[in-house]
Amino acid sequence: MATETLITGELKRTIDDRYRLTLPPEMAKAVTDENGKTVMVKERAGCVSLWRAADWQKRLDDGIAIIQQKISAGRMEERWSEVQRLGRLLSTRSRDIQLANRSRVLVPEGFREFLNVQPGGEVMIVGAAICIEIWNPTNWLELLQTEMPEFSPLFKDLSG
Amino acid sequence: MATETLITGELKRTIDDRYRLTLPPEMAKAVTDENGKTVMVKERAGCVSLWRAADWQKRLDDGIAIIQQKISAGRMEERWSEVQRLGRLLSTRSRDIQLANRSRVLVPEGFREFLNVQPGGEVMIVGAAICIEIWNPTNWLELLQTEMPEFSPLFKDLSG
DNA sequence: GATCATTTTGGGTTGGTTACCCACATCACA
DNA sequence: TGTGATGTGGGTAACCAACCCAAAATGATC
Repeated sequence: MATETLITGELKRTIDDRYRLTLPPEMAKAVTDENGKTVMVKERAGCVSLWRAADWQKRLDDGIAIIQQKISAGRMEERWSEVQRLGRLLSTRSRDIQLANRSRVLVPEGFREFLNVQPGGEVMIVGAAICIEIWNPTNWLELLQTEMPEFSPLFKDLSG
Repeated sequence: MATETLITGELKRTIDDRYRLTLPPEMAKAVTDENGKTVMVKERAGCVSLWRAADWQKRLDDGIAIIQQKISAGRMEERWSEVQRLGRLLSTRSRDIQLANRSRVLVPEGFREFLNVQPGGEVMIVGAAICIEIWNPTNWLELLQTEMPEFSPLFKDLSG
């Protein structure tokens, strides 16, 4: 893994009329790999995340290789519909992007609806330890209200 | 199976006034077999898929073989009406098409209503590993929101 | 508090791509 | 053979993302 320190921080940003937003430089650096690549991922409605492309790809590649192997070995004949479903999700789930000027993100087509933001709208940018999340403010607030009570026990659990 | 790499990618396209849409060249190639044939299939309301004709035929044959096996094994005695229904569905389910110039697809009569698009309307084009799917945007967003959380378990299952 | 450095925002330009449009081919049917 | 509906081909204008740069805002330093 490439990042030594956990990514943290929470801030509000507005999305440009061209669907752009700027990240703080440290965050931008944290999600950019040595080739300058980043991946944007759909997490849940109202939330997308950013990862170093290399890290993200590594997580997937092994699994995909196995699946491809199984396909060519004829071991998926009974499970085409599941393969199809996975492929479908795989396609939408993530997209390679590149930060302009080392810090500006263009939210691509397809992620805009998922995030449910319009030009000029606001989003929350949240460090999530191993990645950065971009939240629709409404969904973020919801999450906060439901999950904040769980913070203390979770923190104790993970740090204990 | 003919494709070595899983088909992925997601993009939005508009249907032109004559019910045509343009595929990206790589996608077009991925669903065209050595004879230049493609098959369009009705998946579910709001979604049709495109296959290399050869692959689709093979899938169909395999499925039919299994059913015939069951029939001759006497395991369909109670289910004739279902078999009959299947036969009926098979005939409307798919249609041979051919990609025109500029890798353009003409959505044929009968598939238009199924997709529920009108000329000038938009669709999502989604790589689904072994085929390409064309979605009505509304249905697509719905599916996305409900099924995205299932990605991880499905991925683990198929790659395990 | 003034100056400088850094970050953020806004917008101009450009090149590649798409979608809109029209012209022609084909077919069915009168 | 004419007419209208449908499929096919391709030109072109409009759009958008990538790449700029400049102004504004913010923060740091003396």
